Amino acid sequence: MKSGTPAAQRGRPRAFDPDVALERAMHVFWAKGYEGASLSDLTRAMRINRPSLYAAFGNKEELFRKVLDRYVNGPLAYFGEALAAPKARDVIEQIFFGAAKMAGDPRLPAGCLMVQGALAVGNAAGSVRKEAAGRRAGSEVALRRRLQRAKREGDLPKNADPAELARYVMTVLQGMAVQGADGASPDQLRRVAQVALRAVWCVNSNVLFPPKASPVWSSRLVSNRGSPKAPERRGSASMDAGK
Amino acid sequence: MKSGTPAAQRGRPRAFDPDVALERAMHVFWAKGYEGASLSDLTRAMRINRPSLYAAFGNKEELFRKVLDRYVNGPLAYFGEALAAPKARDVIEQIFFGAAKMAGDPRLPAGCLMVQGALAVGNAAGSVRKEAAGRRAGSEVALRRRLQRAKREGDLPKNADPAELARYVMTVLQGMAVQGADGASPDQLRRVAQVALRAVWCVNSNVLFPPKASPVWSSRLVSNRGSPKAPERRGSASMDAGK
DNA sequence: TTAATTATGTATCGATAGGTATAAAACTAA
DNA sequence: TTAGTTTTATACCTATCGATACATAATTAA
Repeated sequence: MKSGTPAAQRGRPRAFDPDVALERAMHVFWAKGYEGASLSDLTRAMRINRPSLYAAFGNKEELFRKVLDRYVNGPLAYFGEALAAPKARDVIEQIFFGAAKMAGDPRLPAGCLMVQGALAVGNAAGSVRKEAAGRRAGSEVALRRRLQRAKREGDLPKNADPAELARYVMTVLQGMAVQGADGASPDQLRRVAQVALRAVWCVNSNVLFPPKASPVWSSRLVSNRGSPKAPERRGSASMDAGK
Repeated sequence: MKSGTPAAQRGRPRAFDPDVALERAMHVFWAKGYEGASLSDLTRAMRINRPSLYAAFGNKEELFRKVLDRYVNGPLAYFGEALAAPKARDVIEQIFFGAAKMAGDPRLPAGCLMVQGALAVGNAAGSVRKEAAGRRAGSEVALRRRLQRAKREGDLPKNADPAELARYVMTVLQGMAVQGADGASPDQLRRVAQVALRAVWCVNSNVLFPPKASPVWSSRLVSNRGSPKAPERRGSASMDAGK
């Protein structure tokens, strides 16, 4: 990345391959989450000692960020490739079935690093949680833009809502991540994907994109806490850092 | 639970309401996850000191289990109520929109405790992870049984697959939990739910439950690692407890 | 060779984790 | 009152957390 040839560095050469070490760190974070992965877990799996880790990767948080980079360019690469598919239908299919395929790779931990890596964490790891959340949001933005393009190209009907569709796809994808973490087989995930696809490409466009009318359930299920009382920010108990 | 009247206990009366304290603990675990919630976080929010916590709730893990109980009987009660709906359509609708409604309650933390409480954790918390995973699986079982009943009652078509449908619904629900944790509004979640419902009640039953034929994508997307090489258990790096 | 430089291994740092010992406080039973 | 019982509050325990100091090993430049 820096230059073509390593160009003969000066001091003692490192005895490990940073790429291999990063791959191993990815597996640990993936399986245990950011907080569940201790430095001892990491150095043991990476087969390096602590000072080498800090010299090569900064600290735990920076290591996690580098691992996230590696993750999106490695196991999650199918997502970017799916976006390059010519038709919206192929884009979404490839995303869903790509996720199912990844879940079938026995060399990889279960679930999705970007989902379970730092979904809910303590105060100290708040920035890490935001980093992962930001990347999840970024994936959704990329998909939404792709679907907006598809709409412009006539690939999606004029009354389609790319934002809504992208959010639905990401929701199913993240649900598949939870299912995968719980041990769902790739076959089960594929079947979930098949069902999920029916919502997107239901033959009847009138059913697919219904007029924005108030449905039946809106009255008895989504009733209270609708309009008055500006929703003051969530969370009541004192959970912030005390001192 | 023990008896109708407290019946005048003997020693010094406790100065806190265990129910209130448990509610506050739930909020902490919900927002930070099991590992991210420290005992200091918990006792500060519960407004009790450490020995009181241990005397009343056992230890951190038992407290978490009691919190999970409280969660399913409280914020997640809509799920059980949804299962009691007369028609399968209402069951699934109430589950989806109940989740969206919960996300709109500003008094509650974002997301779902059962999903983000202990999705991926370190070695020490493995049993807690399994506990949460078991409860997620239990919810799916309950829904599947409800849909199997619906099929017997003719409420679902004869070629419907309750297991597949239940898994799909749980997948979307868990995806909504991730979206909620990332700050999705109840309105956005409702729209996701609307889209998700189209997969279940697409007007055309032939589209809804297609014959088990090999679709187009099965060849080029779900190709390798299909039959040979028994999928030896996942995870390669040494991530177990060393000593 | 010698000096400069970089990585490695050990041993350790202060801070915090979950969990308790202990004694005073607040109650009931006698 | 007195004894017995349970909770509260403070202080502390050991283990582990993420992160480093330091000396040694291994390399390049001069």
